Amino acid sequence: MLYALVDCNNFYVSCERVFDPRLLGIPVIVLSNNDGCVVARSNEAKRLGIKMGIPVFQAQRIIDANQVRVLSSNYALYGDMSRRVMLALQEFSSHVEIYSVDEAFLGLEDSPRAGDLESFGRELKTSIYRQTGIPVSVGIAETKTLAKLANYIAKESARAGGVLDLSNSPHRDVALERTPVEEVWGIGRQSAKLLKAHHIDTALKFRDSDADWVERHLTISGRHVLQELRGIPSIKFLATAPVRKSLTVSRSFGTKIEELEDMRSAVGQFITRAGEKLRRHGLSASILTVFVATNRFAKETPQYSNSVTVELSTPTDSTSELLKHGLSAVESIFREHYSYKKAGVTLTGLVLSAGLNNRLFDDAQWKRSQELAKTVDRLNSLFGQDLVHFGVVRRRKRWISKSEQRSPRYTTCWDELMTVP
DNA sequence: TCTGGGGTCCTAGGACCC
DNA sequence: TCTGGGGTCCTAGGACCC
Repeated sequence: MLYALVDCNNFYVSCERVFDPRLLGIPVIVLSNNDGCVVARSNEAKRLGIKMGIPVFQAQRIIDANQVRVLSSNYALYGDMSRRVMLALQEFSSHVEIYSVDEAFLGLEDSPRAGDLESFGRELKTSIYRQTGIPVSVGIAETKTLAKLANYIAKESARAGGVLDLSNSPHRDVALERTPVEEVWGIGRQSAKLLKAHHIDTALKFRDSDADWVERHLTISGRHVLQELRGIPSIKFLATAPVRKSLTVSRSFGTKIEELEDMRSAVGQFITRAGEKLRRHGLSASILTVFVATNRFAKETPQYSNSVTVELSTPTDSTSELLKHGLSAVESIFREHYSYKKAGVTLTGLVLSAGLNNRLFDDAQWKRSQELAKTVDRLNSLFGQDLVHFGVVRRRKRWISKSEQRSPRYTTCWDELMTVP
């Protein structure tokens, strides 16, 4: 089995460019929720030295001096473009692991093109671009970690031109040598720091380190990374998505929350979103956690954060049941005289709803509430989020996240379709 | 002034049991 | 005063990923 890692280039920026070609060739960045941090950069923005993940105010000087275009994130658009890319990838392999919104591993076991992987990669790149407008890079190798590394070089090297096949390649050691150890998939800041302290600063030196030493210092995960660099598959390929284990909806607030009623409204909103996600995935939750927090960066103001976990008597996907428990949970941890900056809801103990046939006590009511939810979901997806909602979320949303430069939801919202003047 | 959101896995240590 | 040994399960926190 060989693996191809297909990664969309500067994904969020590329999505924006599909619908606004004026953004081509100029520095563009996309901000996180609440317009907080830089989460995507065009190559031009990268070259200006704008770092990934920094709060935008730290880059303000560069932005002003170079007329960098700054956009709020538009997750409805990116999610839909992602779906299109993943669909187009199915043509190239029947084994696709969707790894993230902008990345997928392809298993090439029975690829008819196994003899000529580089042209396979180029064809794929061309086809995805033609079908979706999104530029991708392709890395091919014997393990997922090596495919990731091939992809890293494919992006970085002008000669590779976005596609690199490292399988059976005489250039493999050279590729490993020119890859800094912190760029290896699975080696983060802490591990890189430790490795560098032992003079292991490239992927090649890491690959040739002692496996037992690595396991002692970086746990079993580090050993797996090492083996993968040696060409021994040690990280599972998941062609069918496993049932997820948790689901979170949380937000930072655009303005601080100080009243319980506003917090109930916000958490009610998060629970509503979480319930929709549950039903969309055909899941039910048996454990619900609510958390609240003040602004951890504002060290001079009083700090408070807390969470509470509720075990539900039976798994549910009903928004009203989740609300009942979630709202009393938030009341139990809410303290007066703090300025809250963030809150959220996490659902765990997830099971497939299809496996839950009957309830012992309130079966009839449960089935009615499921019908209701189905209808509400349908109405909201047709006519807009929260057309139909529970009263608790209605309070004026003073806390709503900032999103001042969001592009239209061209592909998912009737009111925001692209128009040609 | 301004600092995202959503996941997974691993380990150590405590609780508990026999 | 002396204070076993071994197993399982759970959880919090850390590290990593995008």
